[in-house]
Amino acid sequence: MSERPRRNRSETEDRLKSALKSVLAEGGFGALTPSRVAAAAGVDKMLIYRYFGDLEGLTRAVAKGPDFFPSMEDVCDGDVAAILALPVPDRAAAIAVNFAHCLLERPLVLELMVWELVERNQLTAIMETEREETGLRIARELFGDLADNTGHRVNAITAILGAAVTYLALRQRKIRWFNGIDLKSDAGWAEIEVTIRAMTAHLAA
Amino acid sequence: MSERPRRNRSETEDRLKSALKSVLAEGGFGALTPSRVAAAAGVDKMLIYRYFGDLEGLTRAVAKGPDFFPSMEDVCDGDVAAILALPVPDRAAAIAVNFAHCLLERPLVLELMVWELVERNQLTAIMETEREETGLRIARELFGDLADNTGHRVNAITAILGAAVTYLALRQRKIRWFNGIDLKSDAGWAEIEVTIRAMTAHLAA
DNA sequence: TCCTTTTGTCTCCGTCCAGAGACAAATCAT
DNA sequence: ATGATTTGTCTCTGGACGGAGACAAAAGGA
Repeated sequence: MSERPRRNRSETEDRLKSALKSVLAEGGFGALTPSRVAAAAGVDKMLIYRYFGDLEGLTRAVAKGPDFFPSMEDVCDGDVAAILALPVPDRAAAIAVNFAHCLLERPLVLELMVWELVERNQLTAIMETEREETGLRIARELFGDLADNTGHRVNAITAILGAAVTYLALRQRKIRWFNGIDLKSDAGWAEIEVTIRAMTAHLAA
Repeated sequence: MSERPRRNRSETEDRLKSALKSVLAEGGFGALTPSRVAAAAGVDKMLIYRYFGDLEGLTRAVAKGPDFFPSMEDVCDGDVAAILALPVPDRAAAIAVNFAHCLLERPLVLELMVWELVERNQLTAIMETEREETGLRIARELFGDLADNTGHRVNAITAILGAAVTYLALRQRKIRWFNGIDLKSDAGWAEIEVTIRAMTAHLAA
């Protein structure tokens, strides 16, 4: 009974975009084929080529959407000043844990981050530079006040914590336990938080 | 002119195994198909099914080979006692860095570890339990002397360091830089080592 | 020698895929 | 109303794939 217009390019594009998301969410990037996305959208696959060039163009259009990747504000849980007011260990731990939560609630981002580990293409190249910039910005703006002797290690510290959190977030999608830690439980992540705080405790400015 | 016997099951099995390795090394697990492996072995693909059940059976046969995954001895660089003699921060840093080197020199293991992040099957399930056991064993045997108040965090500490090193090792296959660190250079890994040591410095027993 | 088992090849089938091109229907401009 | 453009569907080609099954050749036992 609905009176939707039957020819509407922008609506079709949206259908394709959200179809891509659901295909990606259900079957992973291994299931990401033009045929499947088009079928999920209830639309002919040729429209992918006509409107987005190819599947990668469609994927890029989805990933370029705002609020897709976690921003610095997300990592600060919305309040940059509050994070900056924390002492360095708490700050590092808070950022790491916020980052973890950002990832855990963005399954599509996790899917793309796994993809990034598997192959390199135009899409993952885009992600790569975007994330590199955000990471360095976090190190600069959120830890720029560190004393020089520790400051020159800020990149390495954020790299290690970021890498750890990223791997644990990627891993929990398929495997619950890592080294005795339950990655599917709040308790597991709380333990990680406490430990990060302990490991950064001596880095006080 | 060579006088090799033309019918030799065990040789054929070996050819298939090493063909699987080279296919995996060249094209990643996404390129791992019976057709390709058989072609690389110069053998008909039906022999995979006849001799190993299916491709997964062949993969399992390869992965079960000795010295495939890094053992605790590898992680200790051959001398467990020497590692145990180190103070805790140096010990943790040494193990983490040895573990990194073990991974970096085992591209096939890295490939399987990425696979593990992508999907779960019988093969990755085997890897999962094997690695979980090794990880816990390292925590127990190499850090069992820690005081209780830090000791109860040993799992979390080794999880964080192991996760960080793993992600960095996985990532450097496709992307050189992470957070300003050059993962393709010895200098980059040296910086990681120094930073791990700094981050564990206060955990002295 | 003959017969059985093992080892390996070859053909075939059904399925899925990317993508080109022709075509039809709706919308828009005039 | 009419012609052009946009939007969408359909068919087709060429190829890769997994895997079943028939077949051939060699090895080995009698």
